[in-house]
Amino acid sequence: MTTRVTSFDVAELAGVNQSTVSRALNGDPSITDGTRTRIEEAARKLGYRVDSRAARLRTGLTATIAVVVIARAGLSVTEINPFHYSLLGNVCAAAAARGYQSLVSFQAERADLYSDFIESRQADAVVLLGTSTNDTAWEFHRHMLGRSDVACWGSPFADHRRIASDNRAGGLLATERLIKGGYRNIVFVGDLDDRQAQFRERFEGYQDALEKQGLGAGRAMNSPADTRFEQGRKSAQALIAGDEAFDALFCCCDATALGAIEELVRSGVSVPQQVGVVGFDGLGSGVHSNPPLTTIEPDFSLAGKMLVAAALGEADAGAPHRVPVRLVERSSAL
Amino acid sequence: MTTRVTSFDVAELAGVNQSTVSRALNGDPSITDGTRTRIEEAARKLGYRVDSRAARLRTGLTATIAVVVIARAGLSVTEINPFHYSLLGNVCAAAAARGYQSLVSFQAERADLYSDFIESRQADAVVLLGTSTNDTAWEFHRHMLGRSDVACWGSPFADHRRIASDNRAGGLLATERLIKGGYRNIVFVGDLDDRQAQFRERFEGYQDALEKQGLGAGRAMNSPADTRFEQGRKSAQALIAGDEAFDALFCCCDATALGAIEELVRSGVSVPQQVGVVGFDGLGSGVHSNPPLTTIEPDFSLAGKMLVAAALGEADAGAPHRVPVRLVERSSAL
DNA sequence: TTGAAAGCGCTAACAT
DNA sequence: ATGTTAGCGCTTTCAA
Repeated sequence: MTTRVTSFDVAELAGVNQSTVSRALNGDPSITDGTRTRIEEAARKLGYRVDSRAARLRTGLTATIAVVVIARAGLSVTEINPFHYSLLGNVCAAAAARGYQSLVSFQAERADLYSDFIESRQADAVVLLGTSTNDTAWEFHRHMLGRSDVACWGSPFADHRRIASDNRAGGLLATERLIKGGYRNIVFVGDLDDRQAQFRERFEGYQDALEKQGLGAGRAMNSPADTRFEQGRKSAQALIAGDEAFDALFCCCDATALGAIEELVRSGVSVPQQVGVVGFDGLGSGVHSNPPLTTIEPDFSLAGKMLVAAALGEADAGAPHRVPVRLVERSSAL
Repeated sequence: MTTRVTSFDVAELAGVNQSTVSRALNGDPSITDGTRTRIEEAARKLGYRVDSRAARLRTGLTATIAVVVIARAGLSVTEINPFHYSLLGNVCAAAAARGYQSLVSFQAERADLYSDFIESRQADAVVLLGTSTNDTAWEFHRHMLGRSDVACWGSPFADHRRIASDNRAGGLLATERLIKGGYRNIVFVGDLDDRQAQFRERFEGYQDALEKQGLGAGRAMNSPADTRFEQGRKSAQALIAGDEAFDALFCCCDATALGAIEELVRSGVSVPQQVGVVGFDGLGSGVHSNPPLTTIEPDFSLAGKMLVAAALGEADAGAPHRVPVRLVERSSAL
């Protein structure tokens, strides 16, 4: 058991005071090149590294951002939406680019819930993201949502700022794409309840597009189910069985679109020839579906940067909270 | 700017010594119920939280595991293999279950590379995982790979312990499944070079199965490409154009299998009727492919636990390093 | 330009 | 059962 190497050891070897070691290693300009070199050499020789706990205790900083991923209760982390994994990765990347480390936790069950990162000096800021459907988790974190050192994506609450895709623009883009493909009877598939602001916004964009073209007010179809995929499947089933004609679906998210496509194809409805489908999210799964899914994708990299900036308190009132989206052409729409 | 609340403030309000506050809040049994209650109340009233930096400096612990995800150079974190995201999530979950936090970093470019987590007292252990294809990154981390406080998944090096799927058993399972489906002319698709020990092991399992049935030594097909998906596509193309007959493919990973399926179907070869395909990994994308991909999937949850246990130095020589796999029946094999 | 000394907020050894 | 005291290893005044 060799005792740990401290700045005192380095100081002794270099023949200077311990505080000089600290200064030299932190790039203090008042240190002579000669002594700095001597100190660096001694440090290297001894394998010395600054103890981040001690340094941070003294400076009061943590240089880390806590990233909380909210998952569905009862599901394993393996089943987390790839969309949220992608968001997580981009938040970590954006944090790293700004010199912050990322303390990541996945929270689903009541026992996982924890939000004291800032108070216990484990992080300077918190980014919350994940499924809107875990009421318990969001309720637990609700008290933090207004704070200037907290940013979030996916909160079901409306009384605070959320970073999110530009859902309305995306809905418009998707619907205009379908109209351009010759479809005229476009149905929105998804739930429009209060907790799903994102879907409501996408629906509004859909309505904007219909209105522009004088195609009426549109209609929304939803068959609740345990998963978004099942939601899409059941909705398509209901539409096929129903009386009203339709020739295209704009789905609230990719998982729903994938379910809808599967059901349409299974029922002998050809996509995109008879019915066009556009999704929303940009999931990798859509690349390999049959047919590959045309969809709306947010700028993930920018999303990560915006979340980090907002968590670091840089999001003043005028800062944008909407992440730009783009149309990803694959082949589920003519 | 109100000054921060310390244990001294709590002690004063509760009328006890500061050290008593520390003991009470850490569950020291020698503290009377009465004083503990008084202290807890005072702490709550003042909104006091233990400063983890100070506590850890004193105890010498960090209670955190550093998780490094190695990505392909030049790719964004959005393009990271979902398999690695799943592994990441399960490592974090396993760490949390053992009282450890997870400090996550994504490393792809040279500028991202960093491995001093333990030396700088930011973590007690390191878990490395990610693509084997980033030579620079693995080379950078190579010096750590033998250590008892480091565990890894995906290293291209053979001279240290790696936690991995039970690839050989998986190869056997996949091939036996194809044989059971009536296929007799099964080709392995994937690269067998030295950096891809996992693929070689899968190939060996494939050979085990063929041998058991007296189906010869088998053959491997590979067309190098930038992505695994393209690798599968080009390999299928080459096979179709080639002289030798084949009626099934066991692909080294799901992405390759997905590419192969796409190319087969595009060429008018029906899957699974004319050619059966089995992959390896359990990617979510395989659920929505056409046809859905039958594949081999490791026990992700156990993988996370094993990686954490190994990083915490619990992996003695006798501990298993192979994560059990199971066959996921979908419909790319008869 | 460098040294001396204080102290970040806590836990733990030592008293009582 | 609780108080006293000494550090954990660093950064940062304050001196010189």
